[in-house]
Amino acid sequence: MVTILDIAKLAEVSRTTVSRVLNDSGYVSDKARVKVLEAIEQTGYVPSEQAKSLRTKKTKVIGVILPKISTETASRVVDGIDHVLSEKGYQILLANANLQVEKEIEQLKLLESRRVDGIILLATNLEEKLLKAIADLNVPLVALGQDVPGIPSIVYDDYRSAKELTETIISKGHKHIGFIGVYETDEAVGKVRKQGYMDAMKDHGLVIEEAWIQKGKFDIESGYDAMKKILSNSNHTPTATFAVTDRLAIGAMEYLKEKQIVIPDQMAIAGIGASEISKYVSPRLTTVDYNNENAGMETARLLLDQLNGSEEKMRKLSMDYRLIVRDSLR
Amino acid sequence: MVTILDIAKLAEVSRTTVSRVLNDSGYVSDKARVKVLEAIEQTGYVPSEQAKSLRTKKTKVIGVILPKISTETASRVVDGIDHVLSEKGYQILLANANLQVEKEIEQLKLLESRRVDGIILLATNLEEKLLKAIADLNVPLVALGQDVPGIPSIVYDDYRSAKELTETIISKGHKHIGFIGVYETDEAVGKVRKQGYMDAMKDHGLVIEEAWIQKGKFDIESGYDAMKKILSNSNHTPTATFAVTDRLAIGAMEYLKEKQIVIPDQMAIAGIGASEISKYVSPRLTTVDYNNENAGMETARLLLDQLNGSEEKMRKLSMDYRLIVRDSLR
DNA sequence: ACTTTTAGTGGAATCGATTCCACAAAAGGA
DNA sequence: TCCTTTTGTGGAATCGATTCCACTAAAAGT
Repeated sequence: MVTILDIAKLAEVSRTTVSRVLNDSGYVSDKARVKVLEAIEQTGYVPSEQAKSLRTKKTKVIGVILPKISTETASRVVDGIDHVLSEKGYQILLANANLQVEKEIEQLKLLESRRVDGIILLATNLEEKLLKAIADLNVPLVALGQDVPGIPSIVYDDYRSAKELTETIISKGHKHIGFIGVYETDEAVGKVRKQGYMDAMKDHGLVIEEAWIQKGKFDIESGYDAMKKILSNSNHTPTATFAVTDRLAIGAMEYLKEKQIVIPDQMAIAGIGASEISKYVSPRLTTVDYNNENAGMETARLLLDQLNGSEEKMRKLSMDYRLIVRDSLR
Repeated sequence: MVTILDIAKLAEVSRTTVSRVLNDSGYVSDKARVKVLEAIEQTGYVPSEQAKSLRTKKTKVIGVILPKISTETASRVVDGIDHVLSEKGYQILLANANLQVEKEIEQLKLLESRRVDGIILLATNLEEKLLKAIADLNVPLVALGQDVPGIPSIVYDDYRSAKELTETIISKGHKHIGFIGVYETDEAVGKVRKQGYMDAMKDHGLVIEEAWIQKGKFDIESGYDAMKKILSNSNHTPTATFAVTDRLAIGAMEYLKEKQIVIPDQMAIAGIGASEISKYVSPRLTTVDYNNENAGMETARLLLDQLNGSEEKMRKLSMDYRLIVRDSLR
């Protein structure tokens, strides 16, 4: 592979001069510039970013840690991140945590060893181990999705959206409302959204039957199982169910269809996420749009601000959301 | 940031020794090893992969060029790629071409400048410019999705799957079959799949009316428009329509539903891709599963073989597929 | 005509690792 | 006991760029 030295020799100048042409900095005569450019053209020389960053201490690479690669949310967020970063000449180094905290920590170390300029963490949990790993990291980091203490974070408005969605359901006249959630180690999705639901119910003086609240993982299957349990274990069957993700909602709908329970007449359904599916299932699913691309963009901007030092450390931002009421709720 | 020299001083040994501990290579006494390890522990030293790869000429990074980040296919493929690569200690540098050839070429250069060990290109077109850029690239590259001449490529079996799917439709008794395709600059999806459809029709002595064949982009909207045209422009309205992607099929279904045309009784529909939506629209969509994760894994393996020189250059591989016949076809 | 700027250039140090080589001490073999 | 291995170590070169600094020649100022 051809190096700057080869170019220097070919153009009969010093590497210094070549470097100056490359970065157009300092003085360089037209004659020298032309010779260098010709040499580059001729050899197809591509400067090594690698060597450059060793010297300059900037890699122009941002690490992005995802809980899982192949999810609609993740790819939307990455899309947004890329949109902002690529414009500023940054590239994205992908790191997959595969839903394991251990992996998450490992990836942090790995990204640090690669000397990325910054890290964006799509956070799903706040385990002590992870917080510690983040604390003794030497790379600027921002989190998306969970409020990580001491770290600039962007969060979705899980509480208000869950509460508002529940209230919307209530406003349609439902009094018995089921809830399909996830494990509470996920602070944002597991805990906060549930709290939104509970508080909305409480505010309207509605009591919740224990069997109405079911938990699952993040897959469609879990939604199916949860709905089954709700229906079989409740004394008073709910007339509506709020699932904390669209996938869970879809799963619930699957079960209802199987049992010939009419949506929304016998059971109304709502989810969160505005997944593409939500628009095409029938009936169309009522959901909340978190605008993930936008969140990704904001996160990237926050990180860039951090890198440029032009922002106070430790900013927190809560993203906006949008209720989308469709046929699955009436 | 602490360097190997700091560790050397702290442990009272030479950098050479520290390096030996790091890579456990060569001889190093227990005493020295312990001291080095202690120093590392104490300082939280993380070796610079960067400096390392400058010397070793290996970055352990693979560039992946996507036509678009936020698509189901792309994220599934990346998932597969990551699965194989991360196991071997490689990381993924994401490059978004945003459906532009220019960008694709630019990303090639960019990845080369970062000295990635290899590149995986999710190819969508075979423009001359691109082929040239690939030709004078100094990095091992494999392509997925299109057969790039002179380059190891993995392709889906677009021809056979399209033909077989069309034949399946025919076998259900349909004689008038519409087709929703995409622009033919996309060799695999645009041209080859169409050929599969045409050949199947021809083999069965079925003539195709011009208006039955419509083209669009890759979005749902296009499918909607295409179906509209098929219905309004045909002399003899088809009783089934084959769309080259699930999204186009979904769009077509949307139009049919709007017009109260019953699927599959009045119009059967089939797509390709086995997208998640296909399972949850109603009626459930007949489609072809290309198993993108698996394709991603195979592509990654092919690249690794290439890097290890253990494989002949220029291998071509055609992936398997699986027909999924669901309610939208009868 | 002499001093001060401005242009233009290259030598050499530097970034943080690896690795070749030389060398010394200890262990093993004759 | 002397010679050969084995073990252990560090100096110095290297990877491919940037950048500080010194230096010369030409241009500008007085």
